[in-house]
This record gives sequence, C-alpha cells and structure tokens, in this order.
Amino acid sequence: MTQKPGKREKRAEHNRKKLLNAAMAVFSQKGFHKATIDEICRRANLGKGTVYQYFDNKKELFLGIVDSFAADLGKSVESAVGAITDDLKRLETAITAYVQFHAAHRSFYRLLVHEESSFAKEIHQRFRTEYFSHLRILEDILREGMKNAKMKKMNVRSATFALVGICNSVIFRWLLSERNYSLRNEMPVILEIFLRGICIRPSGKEA
Amino acid sequence: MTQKPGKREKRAEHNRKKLLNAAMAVFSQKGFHKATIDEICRRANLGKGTVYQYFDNKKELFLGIVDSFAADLGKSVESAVGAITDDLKRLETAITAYVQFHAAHRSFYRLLVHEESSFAKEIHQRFRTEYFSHLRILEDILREGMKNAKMKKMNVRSATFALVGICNSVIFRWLLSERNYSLRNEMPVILEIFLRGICIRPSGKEA
Amino acid sequence: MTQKPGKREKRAEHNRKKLLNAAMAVFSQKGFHKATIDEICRRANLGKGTVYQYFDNKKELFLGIVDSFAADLGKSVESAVGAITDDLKRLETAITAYVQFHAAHRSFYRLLVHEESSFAKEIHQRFRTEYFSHLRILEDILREGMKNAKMKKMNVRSATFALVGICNSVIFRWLLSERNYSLRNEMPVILEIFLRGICIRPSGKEA
Amino acid sequence: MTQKPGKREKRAEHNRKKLLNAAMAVFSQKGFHKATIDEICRRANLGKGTVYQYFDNKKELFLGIVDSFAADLGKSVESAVGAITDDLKRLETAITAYVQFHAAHRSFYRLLVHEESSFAKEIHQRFRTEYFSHLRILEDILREGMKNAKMKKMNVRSATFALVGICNSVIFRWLLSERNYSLRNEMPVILEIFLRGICIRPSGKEA
DNA sequence: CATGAATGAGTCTTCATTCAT
DNA sequence: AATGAATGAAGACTCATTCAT
Repeated sequence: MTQKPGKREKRAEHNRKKLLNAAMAVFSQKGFHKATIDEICRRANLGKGTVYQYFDNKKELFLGIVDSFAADLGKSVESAVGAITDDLKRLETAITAYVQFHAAHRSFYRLLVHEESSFAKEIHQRFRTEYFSHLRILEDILREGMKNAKMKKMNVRSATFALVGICNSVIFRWLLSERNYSLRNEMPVILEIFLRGICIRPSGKEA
Repeated sequence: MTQKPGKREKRAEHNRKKLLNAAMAVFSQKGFHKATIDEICRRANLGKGTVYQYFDNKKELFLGIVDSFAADLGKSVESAVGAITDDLKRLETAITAYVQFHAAHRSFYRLLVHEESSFAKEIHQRFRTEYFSHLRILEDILREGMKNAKMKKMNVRSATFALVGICNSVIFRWLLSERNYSLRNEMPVILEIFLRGICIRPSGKEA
Repeated sequence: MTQKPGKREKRAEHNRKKLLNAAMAVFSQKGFHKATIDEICRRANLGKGTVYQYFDNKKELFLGIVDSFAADLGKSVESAVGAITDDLKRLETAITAYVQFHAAHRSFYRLLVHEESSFAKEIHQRFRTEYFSHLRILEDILREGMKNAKMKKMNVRSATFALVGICNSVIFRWLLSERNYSLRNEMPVILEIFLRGICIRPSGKEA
Repeated sequence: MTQKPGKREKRAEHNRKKLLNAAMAVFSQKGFHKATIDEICRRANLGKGTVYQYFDNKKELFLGIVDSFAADLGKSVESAVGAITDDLKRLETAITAYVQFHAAHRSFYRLLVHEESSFAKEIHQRFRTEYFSHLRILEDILREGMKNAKMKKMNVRSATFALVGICNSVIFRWLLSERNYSLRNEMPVILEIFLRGICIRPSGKEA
C-alpha cells in the first residue's frame, strides 16, 4: 500500500477516474480532434482546470485512457485465465477474453486504430510498457506449452504477435462489417488458424 | 474530346491535379484534422483561394482525393487485366493489381481507414458510385467463370465483397507489420483461400 | 439579489459591459460589416476569445447592444418621468426624455436605421420584447389621461405608435440636417402636433 | 456629339449599362458589403474582368449607380415638368415626379439611406454635382415664382433643401410603414406644408 | 476588348491552456 | 484542490482585384 489513502487522496483518485471515463466516452464518440476539454469536464461534472491538475495536456489525457485501457485489458485476460491449468485451454480462454474485451470496448478500439497514425509513437511507447504487458500472459502460456512439448518450438515473441495480429484482423473485420455476425463464433476460426500452424499434434477434434 | 481544351482549361485541369496530389500527400502524412489548407497549397505552389476554386471546402477536397483515388484504382485494375482471356488468370491478375495499388498508395489507404469513421457516410457514398465501380471487373470475371463452369454458382456480389475483404485484411496486416515482408508473397495465400472455397475443382497443386 | 455576486461574477458582468460599450462605439462608427471583432476587443482591452464567452457571434454581439440600448432607453424614460403626476406634464417629459436619449446616442440610432434592413427580423424581435417595452410607459400615461378625461378615448396602442413615429421623424430629420438646429426646440412642435390631435380641449395657447 | 459612336463605343456603352443595371439590382437586394462582384457580372452576363474595364473598383461601381440614378431622376423630373407654365402647377408636378421616382426605385433609395453613413462623403460629392443638379429645376421654379411675386422672397437654396427634406421624410416614413398607404395621397400634405409656409397668398382652397 | 483562373489579405471563430480567486 | 473567466494562436473560408490568354 502507498501510504494510507486519506480522504484527500481518495477524492483525487475518484476525480481522475471520473475524468478518464468521461474522456473515454467523448474521445470515442468524437475522435481526438473533435473532442473538446469542455465537453469532457462537463460530462465529468468537474471544472476545466481540474483536468490540468491530473493531466499535462489533452494528449496526455488521451494517453491516460490508453494506459487505463491497457491495464484493464490485462486484468481482464488475467482473471479469465485464472487457475486454468491446461495450456491449450488457457490459450483459448486468453484469446477469447482478449477479443471479447475489444468487442466490449469497440468504440475505443476503433478510436485507437483511428488515431494511431497521429500518436503512433506515443501510443506504442505506452503499449510496449503497459498494453503489451499483458502479452506476457500469452507468452507464458506459449512458453509453457513448448516446455510441455505440446507446441512447436519457435520464437515466442513472434508467435504472440502473430496471434494478436490474427485477433486484430478478426476484430477489425467484424467492426467494419457492421457487426451483423457474432464475434464469439469467430473464436474457433482464430484458434484453428493459429493452432493448426503451430501445434505439433493438433488436438483430436480436428479431422 | 469536349471542345478543344484551350490553354486555360488545360492549365486549370493541371492545377486541380496539383492540388489533389499535394492534398493526398499532406492528408496522408498528417491526417485530416492536422492537415492545413495552407500547407496543401504551399506544397502545390498555388494560392489558398485556388483550392476553393475547385473544392467547396476542406472536406470536399478530401473526398475529391477519394474520388480520384478510386478512379485511378479502377483504371489500374482494368489495364492490368487487359486482354487476358483465361478466367482464373484474369482473377489472379486483378487481385494482384488491386493489392499492389494499395501497397503503392499505402499512405492514403491508411488515411482512408483512419478517417473512415469520421466520413463514413460520405466516403461510402463516393465509393458506391466510384470506387466500387471497378468491382464490376471482378464481378464480370466471376460471372464469366461461372458461365464456363469453372466456378461455383453463387451470389456474385457477395463473393466479390468477400474477396475484397480478404485482400483488405492482408493489406492491413501488412501495413501494421511495418512491411517487413513482401506483399507479393501473400498473393498465393489470398488466391488459395478464396479459390479453394469457390472452385468446383481446385487446381491440381492442392493435395 | 441573486446569490451574493462574488468577485468573479462582478468582473464578468463588468467585462460584458466593457465589450458592449466598445462594440457600440465601433459598430456605430464603422457599421456592422466594417467593424471587426479585433478592433472591438482591442478597444475593450480584452482578448478576442472573451467576446465569444459572452456572445455567440458577431451578430449576437450586435443584437446584444440593441437589447442593452433598449433597456437603457426604458430606464431613462422611466427615471425622467419619475414622480410627476400631471398627465400632460408626464407625457411631455417622457417624449423629451425619449428624444433626448436618441439624440445623445445618435450614432447608435443611426446605426440602427442603417442596419435595419439587414437584421430587420432579429432587431424587431428584440424590440418587441425589450425596446418597445418602454412604450408601456407612454401607454400608461395615455391610459391614465383618458381615464381622467383629459384625452380623447382611442386605441392606446395606435396612439403610442403614432407618437413614436412622429418623434422618430423629427429625430431622423435632425440627424440628416447635420444637426444645425437644436432638437430641444422641436419638442413643442411634436407636442403640439400630437396633442392638438388627441386632446379634447386644446390648451388655450392655440388660436 | 462626341465623335460618332462606332460599333465599339456602342457596345461599350451597352455593357456599362448592363453592369449598372445588374449592380443596382444586386446592391439593392444585398447591400454594399454582401453584394459580390461575382453575382453582379453573372447577372449581367459578363466576365468579372469587364467590371474593372468600366469601374476602378467596387466602390466606384456603386457610385456609378448613384450617378446614373441621379441623372435618371433629373430627367424624370424635367420631362414631367415639361412645358407647364404655371409656377405652382410646375412645383406640384416636380414634387410629385420626385416622390414618385423614389417610390418606384424604393429599393435603391433604401440602399442609399442605408449606405449613406459609409460613403457619406463620396455620395454627397456626387450628389452635389449630379444628383442635386436636378434641384436646379426646383430652384428655377422657385426663382420664377418669386419674380412673379407668387412666393415669398427668400433664400432659394434653403427653400429647395427644405422642400427636399420634407419629401424625403415623407418617403422614408412611407417606406418604414411597410407601404400600407398610398404615397400619392401624401402629395397634398407635402404641398400644403411647404406652400402654406412660403406662399404670400395661399391658393383659394385653404380656408 | 473580354475573360475567368489565380491570388492572398483580411475575418470570424474555435479551443487548449493559464491563472486569479 | 477546484474553478471557470480570460486568452490568443491557429485555421477555414471569402472575395475584391489582377493579369495572362
């Protein structure tokens, strides 16, 4: 624990959260440039100055959301995987959690893609330390699978990125498609594509 | 020919083109909002007012690029297909041309994805009449193939969109990957995925 | 009192006034179109953005002056009439106050006439609720006079407008005349014309 | 005659007229600032450059209309008075022609009042030489009347201006009144006011 | 002469950021 | 710590005027 959170600290943390939520909503809806600080703090029921108490500027506020989003994603995947021990099952669960999280926060995911070219560097810097930190979970799973000789020996990092790439493609296509089919049904597709390529002996389910 | 194009009209058309090119460059690099009319006309070596001679406003300028991009894409695919008669070969060539064109104009393709959520409606309206008009080439090829009993009988429109979807996914993934592999090598992948699904008798290569 | 007006609110109201005054001066001198927001806020010693804190746009700023002008006129007439009890005396005083006010603010009165054709609708909408609200004073005076049988029974509204019309004509002529005669001397003319027409028994002065 | 007007001069004069007419229409409708050269030459079916062939700039074009308007007014009054010999009748006819002309061109008259404060100096300079030149007719009439001892001896110039002032007031009031009464009916009013004041022996009609 | 494409100075308006209260 | 009034840099857009054809 970092000191005991006095009333003051608590209030501060609460305000930060309120701002983050409001900002997420407004940014997602309007995009970075069309979103205004005014609308964000109106939505957060806070004064304009307060924003600058917690964030250096508009861009930092945006990146603050990215951080928070990444952290939430990490937590979501972690808690989904939980105590599952079977490697393949862990992998499947992690992927599903990953995809579902994006689907649930699709407006922000869209925003991320949307603003990527503007803030590419900054976003990726954050991601490298925060967002992709959850990838360690996937990496761990893969590494474990290799040790247990269930998966091909290969560069773990590459495999992880390949997997994330496939997921993103699927999510992206789903978003563009006006979401007239269930993402959940795509899960087997992802797994099949990914596993068929890397597994030494595919599980018996496959013909 | 529409009357003899006097020097005046020629120059006008030339300037329009210059603006379109400059705008394409600036928009691609900065995104719609960060791009300024000032920079665009500075790059085109033209006065600010000239932009408004040809385009009603910034958005229309952007959409003007979309139009022109779509027209160029159409021409590119058409000329690539040219006089090829074999249906499968035609299809392969068309797909390759389509993908190569996007790879060659990747910065704008990225922009298109980037700004899609802002101008979704307008962009799609333009695309429906212009951009996707080149799809008729693909459609024609497919239709022909069906007549010749080389391809499954199916809804041509759906198949076309499916194909375009696959291509876009591949291009998009390539773009995100920092382009450290050759797009050309992905061509067989696309074809295989698409053809394996729709061809009555897959070519002998496949086991 | 509406809450205690903190220093903030006080300053705000003060700045609004400063802007209104500066705008009145600049608009009067240059007319609506030639007047620039820049000059107005320079004159008010305020930032350009401040204008937009208080007024949606240039036109609203202009109409804001109209409102304020109307309110001031009302107050001016009211305070002039004050506690006078004699109906005729009240009427005379009100008219004089009305005319003097316009003479004192002749530059804005001129502007009002000047811009009337552009903003006719908006101006009249404001006037109907604000500017002409001061007419109620005149109406009240007339109504009272009728009750006391000092004036002919007639439609009060019409009589009021007729009176205002006469005043305006006189003021307008005075303005066009380069003001080489005293407006004050015109007061008896107005009164005579108006009263001779509406008084049951004209005062003995008239032959 | 100023040279024989060759085809060239004729065409030139014709274009000048077309421009003047178009400008009159557009200026009257939009006011000086909102009117654009573009709209004017579109209406005149002439190129934009042609405007500058005949007028130095927008302001001069506007003043060109003033000149032409003044000239037309003069001609109108002159031709109305024609061969009438009786002084009083001449005066009455001249006044009527003057008022009718303004009523017929009310949109431009309104514009004149409207823009007066902007171009006051320029307009009056033109008027002194052109517009008010038609006043000489009125002056001549008055002078003649004095010689014939039908009118008081007085400063002719002042009387003329007084008369014009009265007319203008009447016209202006009529314009503001939404023109729900006939201007023609006001003619006796003008005459009575003016003549009762200046005629030695008022005409028999008056008691 | 006539044209209309090109020009850029001039304006309004927005909005992130600061700072006195 | 919280506020929101004040700020001014920045940017889209207009339009009178010029000039090559």
